[in-house]
Amino acid sequence: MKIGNEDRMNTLGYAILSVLGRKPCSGYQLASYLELLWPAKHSQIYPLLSKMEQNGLLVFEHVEQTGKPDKKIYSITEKGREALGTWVTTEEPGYPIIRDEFLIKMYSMWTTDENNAKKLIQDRISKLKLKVTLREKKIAKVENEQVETVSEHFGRYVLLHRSNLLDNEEISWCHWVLKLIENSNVIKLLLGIISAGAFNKIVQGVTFFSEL
Amino acid sequence: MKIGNEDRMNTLGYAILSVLGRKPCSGYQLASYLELLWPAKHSQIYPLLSKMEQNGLLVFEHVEQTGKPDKKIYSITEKGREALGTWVTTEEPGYPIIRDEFLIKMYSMWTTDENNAKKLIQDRISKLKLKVTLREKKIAKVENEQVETVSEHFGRYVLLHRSNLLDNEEISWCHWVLKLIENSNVIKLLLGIISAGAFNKIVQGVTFFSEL
DNA sequence: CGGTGCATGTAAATCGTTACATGATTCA
DNA sequence: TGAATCATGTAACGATTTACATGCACCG
Repeated sequence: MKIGNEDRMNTLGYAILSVLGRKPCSGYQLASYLELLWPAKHSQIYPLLSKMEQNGLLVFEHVEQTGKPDKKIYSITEKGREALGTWVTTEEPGYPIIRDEFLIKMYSMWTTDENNAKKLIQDRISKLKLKVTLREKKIAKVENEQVETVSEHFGRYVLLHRSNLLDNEEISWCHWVLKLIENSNVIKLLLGIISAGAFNKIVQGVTFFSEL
Repeated sequence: MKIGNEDRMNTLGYAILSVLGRKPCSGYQLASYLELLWPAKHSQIYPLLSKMEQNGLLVFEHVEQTGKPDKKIYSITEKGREALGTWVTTEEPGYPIIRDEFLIKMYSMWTTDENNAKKLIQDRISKLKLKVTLREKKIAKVENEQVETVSEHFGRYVLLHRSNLLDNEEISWCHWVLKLIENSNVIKLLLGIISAGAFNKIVQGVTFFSEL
């Protein structure tokens, strides 16, 4: 009958509770819903689901399917809802962690030539545009859905918007960097006819530090 | 005399090479520079530095200090520079990984009341504003520095800008969400005098889905 | 025929955090 | 006096990824 339990969960556990709080689903579906919140591989999700079920935070029912493999549909319990609620309101959210190899490559751009650098950025733009388009479809889907209550969809809706705003902003930034690179090229052409000191001044003042 | 070595490095290794490529520094300093690129604790950095040094990607020199503890200043070697260059140009950058507890809490906002939700968002805004201010100082510092060559500072400069653009965009998003919450409150006040069905329609149409 | 989606699991390896250790200096 | 900065390391634990395992259905 104890409510406060000794087996404290990791963040992934709360992410799972969040998704399951909106609607019951299988571990497989969970994996795709978690992408937006806390990305995880199925090898991490399945064992955790079992553990959480044993701790009474979740329950599941077997669903037999024809043609497709059987599945387990997990739902959140009252205990799970409580645990989630407490975590959301009491705990301070941890610092966001961003690990992006692209940033390292940007930082090290000077090791390569302009063409490589440009390609890197253009690829980034393509990928971002793709993600934005996919998300726009998801947003449209949420907007057209007949929702029972708004509150359950609010979080997802608002987060999809956030991602698209940020990705679009990054696309703008990419274009800005491309311009900087191109302009610095023009100036390098002058290098043959001007001094190195003057070159640095021009690059710093005009190309590098002024926002075009 | 082999160049292609069997001990391939992880991303942190390349992040270290990137920073060290710009200027030699100690493991301690490295930790703070890495925040922008690939955050890591010193307990991960120090052993990796040793390993990379043994593999000939780095060299270090002891620097004795008075008052402060002695330190090791690491520099990148030609081999290290090559390894970095190859990685930057050949390997496709891996997908960015973002883990942010705030997003989970946003998603689960419906488990709590408006005041908790608002507080969560306002705290986020404060933290973001603080980060932006700190970064602005760093940007100013780079801009005022007497740089030898632009290229070595280009990456850092451009990344600091990126972070601030994105954080500012997120601040705007936060305000947008706050407005949505406040407006939905106003509508809830009407709930006493209108039907539940009509309520849902209003919330969906006016507050939830229209971008104010 | 080959890839993708559906569906669930385990084992091994790697990556990353927290805790353990030490110690002088400076600022409030 | 207590916290923060400088400075480097190791050990234990927890989190995450990659690889191993299976199998049917559908599409091109």
